[in-house]
Amino acid sequence: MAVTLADVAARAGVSSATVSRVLSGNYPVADATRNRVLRAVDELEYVVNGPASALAAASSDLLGILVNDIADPFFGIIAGAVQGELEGPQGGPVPRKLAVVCNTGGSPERELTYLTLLQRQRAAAIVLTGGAVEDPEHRSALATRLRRLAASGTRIVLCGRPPLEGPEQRAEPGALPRSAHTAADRAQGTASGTVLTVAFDNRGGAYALTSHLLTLGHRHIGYVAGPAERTTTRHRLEGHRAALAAHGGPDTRQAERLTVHGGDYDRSSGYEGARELLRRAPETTAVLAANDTVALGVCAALRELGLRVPQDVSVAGFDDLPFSADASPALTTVRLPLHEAGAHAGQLALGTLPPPPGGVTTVGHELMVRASTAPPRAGG
Amino acid sequence: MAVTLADVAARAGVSSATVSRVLSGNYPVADATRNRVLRAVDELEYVVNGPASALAAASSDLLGILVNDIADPFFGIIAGAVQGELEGPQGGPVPRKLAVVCNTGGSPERELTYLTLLQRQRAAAIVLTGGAVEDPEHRSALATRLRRLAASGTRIVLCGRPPLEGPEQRAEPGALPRSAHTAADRAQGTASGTVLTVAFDNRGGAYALTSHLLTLGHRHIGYVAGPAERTTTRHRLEGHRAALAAHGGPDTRQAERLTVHGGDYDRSSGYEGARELLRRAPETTAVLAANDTVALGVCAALRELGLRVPQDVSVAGFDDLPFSADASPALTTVRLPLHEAGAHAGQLALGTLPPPPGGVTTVGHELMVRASTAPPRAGG
DNA sequence: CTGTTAGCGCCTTCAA
DNA sequence: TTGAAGGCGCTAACAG
Repeated sequence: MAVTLADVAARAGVSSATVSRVLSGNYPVADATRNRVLRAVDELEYVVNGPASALAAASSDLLGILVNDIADPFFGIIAGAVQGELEGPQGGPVPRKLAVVCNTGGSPERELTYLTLLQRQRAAAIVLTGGAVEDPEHRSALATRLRRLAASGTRIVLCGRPPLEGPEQRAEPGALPRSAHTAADRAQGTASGTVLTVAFDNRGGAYALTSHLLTLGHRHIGYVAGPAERTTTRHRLEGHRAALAAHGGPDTRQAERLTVHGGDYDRSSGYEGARELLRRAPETTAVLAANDTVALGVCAALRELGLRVPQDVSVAGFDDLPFSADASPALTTVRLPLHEAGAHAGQLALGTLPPPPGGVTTVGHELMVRASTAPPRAGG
Repeated sequence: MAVTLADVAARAGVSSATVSRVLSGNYPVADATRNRVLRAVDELEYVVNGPASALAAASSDLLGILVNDIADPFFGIIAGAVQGELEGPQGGPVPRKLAVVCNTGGSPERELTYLTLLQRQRAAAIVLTGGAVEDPEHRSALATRLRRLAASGTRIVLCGRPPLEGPEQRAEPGALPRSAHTAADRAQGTASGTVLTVAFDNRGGAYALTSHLLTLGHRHIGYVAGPAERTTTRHRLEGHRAALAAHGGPDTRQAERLTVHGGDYDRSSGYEGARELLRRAPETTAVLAANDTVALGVCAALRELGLRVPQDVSVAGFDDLPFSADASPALTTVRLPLHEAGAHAGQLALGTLPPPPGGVTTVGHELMVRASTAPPRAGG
C-alpha cells in the first residue's frame, strides 16, 4: 500500500510541500511545476491520505447526518438533499465532502453516541433530522452537547426539529475559544458557535388538516398519534386540538377519547391504532394519522372492518411522501418540503448560505386534498 | 479545542500509551489503572482524535456505501440494513464504525469519484449497491479499481449487482502486498483481496412474474423497462423474455414492440411508458414494470386512460417495497429480501461472516400475488 | 503490567 | 515560487 506525498515529490523532482500545495490548490505554484506534479500523481495513482491530512490540518471533510431511520423515505429524502449539497451545484468540480449517515432509531442514547463518534472524526458539520425526544434530561444534555460542539467549530444544523431552547449561549465563557467568533461575526449571525435550525410547521399543518375535515362537516375526528415524547408528535397533536377548539369542538375529555397514543411512525401502529379507535368510538367519521405511513395502516384496518374510505370514514396523513398520491385511495395530507429543507440544511451546514436572522428558518407546508377525505355520510 | 491523550495521561498519572491501551481495550491493563484513566477521560471529556488514530493505526472505522439514490426506499432499506450491522447485535457495546453514504445517481464517473474519496479516507470496507452500469469501458475500469482496493485490504462487497466478471484476480502480482493474504487465507476464501457479492436473482424473479401472467391467460404482455445499460434492467427483461419463450410466446419482433425502453426507475417513466405502450399496442392486457415505483406510474396512466386495473389491464411491479401492498390496487410483485441482503453484505464487509464459497451469495425472491393482476377480460 | 521511543503522512510556518 | 523542518495526536513495538 501507500504511495505517499514524498513519493510523488521525488518523482516530480520537487519537495513534498510543493506537492501538498498543488493538491490543495490554495497556494500559488508555477504552472510548469504544477503540471509535473500532476503527472506524477497520475502515474503513481496517488491518493491522499485523508486521516493524515485531517490530522495535520485539524479538519476533515466529513459531514454527519443523524436520522431516525434511513429506510424511511421521510429521512431518505432529507438525507439525500443534504448530500446533494456536498457536491456543489450541478456536477461542478469533484465533490470532496462525504456524508456520514447515522441511524439513531429515535433513541436518545444513540443520538449522543453518534455525536461522539462524529466528534471523534472531527466532522466539519452535523445535521440532526427529525423530531427531538422530549425527555427533559436528554433535552438539556443534548443542548449542552450541541452548543459545545458548535462553539468548537463544528457547524450544527437541526432540520425538522424545533430550535434548541434556553439561552442562546450556555457554554461556559472561559473555557471556549472566544477568539473563534468575533463581534462582527455575531452581529451578522455568521458566528460559528450557533446552532442553526430549519423547522417544519407541524402545528400549522395539523391545524390546516383538521380545519379541512371540520369544513367538510366532520364532528367526530379521531387522531392516531405518533411516538410519545416526540416534539413532532406533540406539535401535530397541538395543531389538531387548536383547530378543534377554534371551531368550538369537543371538550378535552371527548378529544382525549378520540386520540390513540403512542405507536411508532409505521404502518402497524396505524393499523392497531385505527382498530382501537373504532372500538372506543364507533361514531368516528374521520381519522387523522401521525403521518402518511401510519395513515396507510389506518386505511388497511378500516378496509378490514368493512368501512370504505372516504365514504364511511375519511383518512388523512402527514408529510406527503411520494407514495401517498398513489395509495388506495390517494391520500389527503400535508406536504412538507422535505427536499428543500434538507438542501437548505446542507447549505447551512456547509456555510454556503448565510444563516438566517435568529438562526431559525421555518419552511412552509401545503394542504394536499385528495381522495381519502370527503364529507361524512348523511347519517353521521 | 483539544484535550489530548497526553492530557488524560497526565491527569491519571500514567503514560499516554497506557491511556491508549485502556481506550482501545485490546491489551491488558490493571484494573486500578484503568479506573483512574477512565475517570480522567470522563473529567476531561476527552474524545479520541479519529484522524490521528487512523493515521497511526493505518485503519479507520469508516465503511462506505454507494447507492444510486438514498431517497429511494430500495436503497434506503439496503443502506439501513448494512448500517444496522455496524452496531453489533442488539445494542451491544457502543458502535464504533460509521457509514458513509454516497449517492452516485447511477453515474459511472461519480461511482469512481466516490471510490477515490473513500479510498482517501482509508475506508475499512465499501459496499456497492444496485445494478451496475454495463458500459464495457466503465465495467473494466471499475473492476480493476475494486480489485486493487480489495487487494490492498479494503473489503469490497457488491450488493444487488452481479459478481465482477473476468479472472478472479487481475491485479498485477508484483506490486501488491502478497503478504497480506496467506495460502491458508485463500484456501478458506477468507482472503482479503477478493470482491464479495450478494446477488439478486432478477432473471428468476421476472421469469416467475411473467409466468404468473401467462398462467392467468395473458398473451399480450407489455414491458416497461428500466434505464438502459443497467444489469438489473437487462436481467429482468431477459427473465421476462425467457418465460415468454418457454410458453411458446410471441416472436422477437412482437416482443420488442411490446417493450418500452429506457426510463429511469421512477414514477414518471412508468406513466410515460404506459402511454407509449398502449399507443403502440392497444391490445395489451398486462404490463410488467421495471419496478414497483414504475408500476405506480403505469397504474396512474392506465387510470387516466379510463382503463381499470386489473379488470382491463393487469399490472405488476418488482422489489415489493413497503408501499406496494398499500397501493391502489395492491401490487402484484416480486419480493426481494432487501433487508436481509443488506445485512448480509454488512456482515461480509465487517468480516463478521465468513465469505461464501466462490465469493457469491444469491438471495431468493418471492412472488407476491396481490390485487393488481387478474385474468384478461373474456374478449381479450 | 507499564513507560519509552519512533514514526504514521501531511500541513504550515519560516527561510531562501 | 519553492524547500526545510517541526509537529498534529495516536499507536505499536520494544524494553523494563
